[in-house]
Amino acid sequence: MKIATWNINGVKARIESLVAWLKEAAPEIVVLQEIKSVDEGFPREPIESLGYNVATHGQKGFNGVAILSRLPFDEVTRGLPGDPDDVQSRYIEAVVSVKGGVVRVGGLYLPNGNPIGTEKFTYKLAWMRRLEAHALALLALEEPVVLAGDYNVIPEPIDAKRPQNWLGDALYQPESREAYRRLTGLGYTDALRSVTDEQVFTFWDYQAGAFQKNDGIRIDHALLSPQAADRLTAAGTDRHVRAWEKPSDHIPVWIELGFEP
DNA sequence: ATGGCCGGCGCAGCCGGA
Repeated sequence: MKIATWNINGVKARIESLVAWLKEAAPEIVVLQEIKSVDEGFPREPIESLGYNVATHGQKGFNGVAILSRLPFDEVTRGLPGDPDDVQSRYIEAVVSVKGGVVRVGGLYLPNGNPIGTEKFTYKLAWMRRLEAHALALLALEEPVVLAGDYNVIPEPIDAKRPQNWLGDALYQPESREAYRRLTGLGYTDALRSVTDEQVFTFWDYQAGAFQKNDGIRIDHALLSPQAADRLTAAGTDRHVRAWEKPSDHIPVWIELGFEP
C-alpha cells in the first residue's frame, strides 16, 4: 500500500492539483498539511468522489491538517498530546485495518520556528519534545506506524542545495536537527534516506527561481516504526508536481509498504 | 550580483510561511 504526505499550501487553492495528483498517484492513504481551512470549508466532495474517506483537523486562515484514506478509518484522533493549551491544528492520526493487522498513520505539520531566539523557536522545540514523547508511546504498541508530514527540519547538509544559506534558520539549527535525530534514535527509520544516499528535495521556495535552480531542501519526511520499516518496499517523491500550474512549494513524498488492504 | 512569491482574509495591505 502507498502512503503519501503533501504540504499543499492551501487546499482551496490546490484542489484541482490535488485531484489530478490523487488520480495519477493513487495512494491508499494521504496526509495533508497547511490546508488553511476550517473543517466546514474543506472541499470533501471531489475527494470523496475518488473513493477516499476524509478526516480533517482545520483552523481558520493557516495551519490545518487532514488525512485521506481509501480504507475506512477504525479510529481518528486530532491534536498532538502533551499540551492542552496548544490551539494550533498540526497533528492528526488514524488507524486502518489491513490483512492481518492495522496500520497507524500520524500526519504532522511541525512548526517552522523562525525566527530563532523568539517564542516561535521555543514552540518548535517544545512541539518536537511532545512529538518525541508520543512517538515513544506509539512504539510500545508494536504496530506498523508511519509518522509523515512537513517536519520543517533539514536533517543533514546533503538535504540542502546550499546548506550554508540555512545556518541561521530554524529548519537547520543544531537543536532542530538533534530533536529529529532523537526520533530516529528511538528506532524510527527515515524512509527516504533508507532507500537512497542521493540528494533529494521536497521544497523549493516560490522566490528567486529556486525550483529552476534546484535550490531546494528536504524537509518533508516519513518516519517508520520497526514494524513498518520491515515492510518498506519503496520510497520517493513526485517532483514533477512542482512544475504544474499554480504549484504548492512542497511536493508529495510517498512510501510503499507490503501490506494488502 | 541582486532580487525576484504565495495564500488567506477580505477588499488594503498585512500575517505567516521557509
